[in-house]
Amino acid sequence: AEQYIRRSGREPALEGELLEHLTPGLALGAMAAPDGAVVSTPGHAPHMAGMNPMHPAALGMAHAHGLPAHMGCMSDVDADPRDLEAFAERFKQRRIKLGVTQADVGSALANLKIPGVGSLSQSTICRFESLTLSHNNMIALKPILQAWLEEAEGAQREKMNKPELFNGGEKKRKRTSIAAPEKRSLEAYFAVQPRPSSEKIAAIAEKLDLKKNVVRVWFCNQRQKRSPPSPRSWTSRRTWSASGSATSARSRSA
DNA sequence: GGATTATGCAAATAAACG
DNA sequence: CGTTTATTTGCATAATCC
Repeated sequence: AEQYIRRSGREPALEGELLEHLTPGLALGAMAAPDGAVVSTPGHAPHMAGMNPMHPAALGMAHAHGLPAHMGCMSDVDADPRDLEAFAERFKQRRIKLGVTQADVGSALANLKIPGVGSLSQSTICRFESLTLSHNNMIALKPILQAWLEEAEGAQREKMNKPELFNGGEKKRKRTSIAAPEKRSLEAYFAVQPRPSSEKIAAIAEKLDLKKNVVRVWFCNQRQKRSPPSPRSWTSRRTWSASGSATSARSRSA
């Protein structure tokens, strides 16, 4: 039973309870920008991690990054791409100043003991810094990383003390990797029957020595992968960084 | 040559649905 | 429960940085 901070949902499902919990972002004006920057963007209170009831609605797509021409009653969230961009940049900078790696940050998050927040991988931290996450994801992670940053800076100046309290936070999401041979088997099964029954799945799982759930999910993902691309999925993934703060210029091969 | 960081691919998860 | 759809991550590894 692990609950992560994420929140998705394909269908808005906006109904009655769309205007109910509009509590999160009140008061809490400024949290003292540690470094004197972060200008407090207009009303927005990063709902502490935990499970904030942010509406699955709208969030997804919509909101033109340029300017939310519509009312500003969407709970909290600054949501301004430029703010995020600035934060990410400063975050990296300060992280480095602290002499900490992305991987370190990732695992340190668990020590923060924020309910619902476990550690993250180096990948995710990297992506946050380079803004290669979805907008929503960025917004969700920001308060957490900010909390860590403040904690880390505080702890450092306070003492050179490094309490190795690496004890139990929540665990990181684990990812099992399915080896090539079993993958081939699975594909063979898939070819003959893309939607096996529970029992079939159990049998396959046993045969391949995999967990039943792993097999089930594999089939789900497989179906998803092969199903025709939904015409309506242009939700996120870096839709925003259109500006030119040339941060990275990839280039394959020489 | 090892440590860090960036990335492709795809598991795992969540919400709505049945 | 299990499905679909949309999305969030992590593993593995390539690319870079000392």
